[in-house]
Amino acid sequence: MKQKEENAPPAAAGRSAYHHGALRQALIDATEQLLAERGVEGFSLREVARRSGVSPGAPAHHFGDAQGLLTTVATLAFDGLAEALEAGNRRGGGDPLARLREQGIGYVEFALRFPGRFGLMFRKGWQQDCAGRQCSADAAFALLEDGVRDLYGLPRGAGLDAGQRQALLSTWSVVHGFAHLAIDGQLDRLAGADGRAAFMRRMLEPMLQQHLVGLVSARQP
Amino acid sequence: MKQKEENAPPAAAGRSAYHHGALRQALIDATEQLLAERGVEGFSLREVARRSGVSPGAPAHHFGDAQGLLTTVATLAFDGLAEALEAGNRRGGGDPLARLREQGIGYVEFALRFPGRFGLMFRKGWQQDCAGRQCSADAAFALLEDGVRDLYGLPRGAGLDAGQRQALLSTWSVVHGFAHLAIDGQLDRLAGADGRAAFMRRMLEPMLQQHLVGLVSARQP
DNA sequence: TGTACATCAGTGAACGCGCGTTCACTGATGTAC
DNA sequence: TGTACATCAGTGAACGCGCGTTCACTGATGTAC
Repeated sequence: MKQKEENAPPAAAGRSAYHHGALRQALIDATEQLLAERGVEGFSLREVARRSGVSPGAPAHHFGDAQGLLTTVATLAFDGLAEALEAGNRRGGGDPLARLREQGIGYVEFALRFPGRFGLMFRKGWQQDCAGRQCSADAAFALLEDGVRDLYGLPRGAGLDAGQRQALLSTWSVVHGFAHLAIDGQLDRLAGADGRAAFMRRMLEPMLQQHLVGLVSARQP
Repeated sequence: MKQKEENAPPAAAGRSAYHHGALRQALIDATEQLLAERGVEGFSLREVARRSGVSPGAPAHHFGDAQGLLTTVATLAFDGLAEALEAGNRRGGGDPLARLREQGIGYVEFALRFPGRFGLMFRKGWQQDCAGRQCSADAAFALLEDGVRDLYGLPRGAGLDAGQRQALLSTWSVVHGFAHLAIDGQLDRLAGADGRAAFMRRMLEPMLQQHLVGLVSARQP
């Protein structure tokens, strides 16, 4: 089976066929692949085990139960989102507006590259005791918040006034909504004949730019 | 059972216990209730039948299969969304910006009032042959598009230039994203002690206003 | 270097569950005469 | 008004399926001596 071979332990590791050797990582990889293919609804622990070339009981040794595996993947996903946002910050250089715009582009690109992770991260019903996941989510959100602080020339850690919180929330909403609409295929309604990916690139950047310029100019009438 | 009694035929109808009398509507109602409680993932045809006080095979007489029932509910949901947008238009009166803002509020309120429907509507994987559903979705979208035309003083049916399409898309994105974030409980991060519902009302309107004013002022620098 | 043994990691069969759908059936309705 | 009968609407048992989890087990590893 193709999947089995892909996730089989590398020959160089010299592990036996019985012991996988890198099962924990293989299960995580298979989960992300399955989520990307079928979404959160299509996830099944047995299918993940199958794709990893392992018996249905094996994942329990590493993650306890299905929820444990999903929590781990969600935590990693938030870390990945944070990385995407930081990469956006770097692309944006010294201009706060450009940095926030590139953060937004990073947010959407992450969502489109990993729609399965994206759906998982923002799913309702996470236990409150998922400390690692919550912590990673907070870290990602903090980057966005700092982007808004920079936009308004505020020092790190400063409180936001009502208008600034509105700007933060509308910026988060606009990238989050765009990502959802794109993933769910709703933007095909607006995209021309040149396909989805090209449409994204062409549309998202000026749209975000327009949004952010609007926020700034509405601030100083 | 409570659900069973709720969805039982009204005594006034004089139907027998054997024939439900209004099963079609009862199944639709039970579906919406179930979606609201458990989301799209939690839907099950058997559970809907159970809540309607009817055997598992009964729904097949009215909807064929599970997909048929969901398609019907999604179509009705888009009709409901269109009504919410039209109500927003009426609230907005003669001011195009206020009309679009109230449409946006209507959009979010609809999503929060019927989170199950909302999740269902924008789900991937709809068959292309769901003519009724697609038609209802198009009608709702057209209302939003006309709102943007009014904002820029364009006649109905006029084409949108790139900037106007960006304004349409960012406005759709911002309300769509806000709705998703709110439904998924992400806004608890920003909401104070006064609870979610109050936060919505207090935050959404000025946020949308800020967004739309920004769009208009960015247009005329 | 060799051997005993504790620990680790994965097996595979089994469990009980809820699911969507099918199907021969039957109770109720309503129409034709 | 009464009766035969076609049609409609719901029954309930049965089907096969894939699921998550459990558990006694066993093969491999690596450490102590």
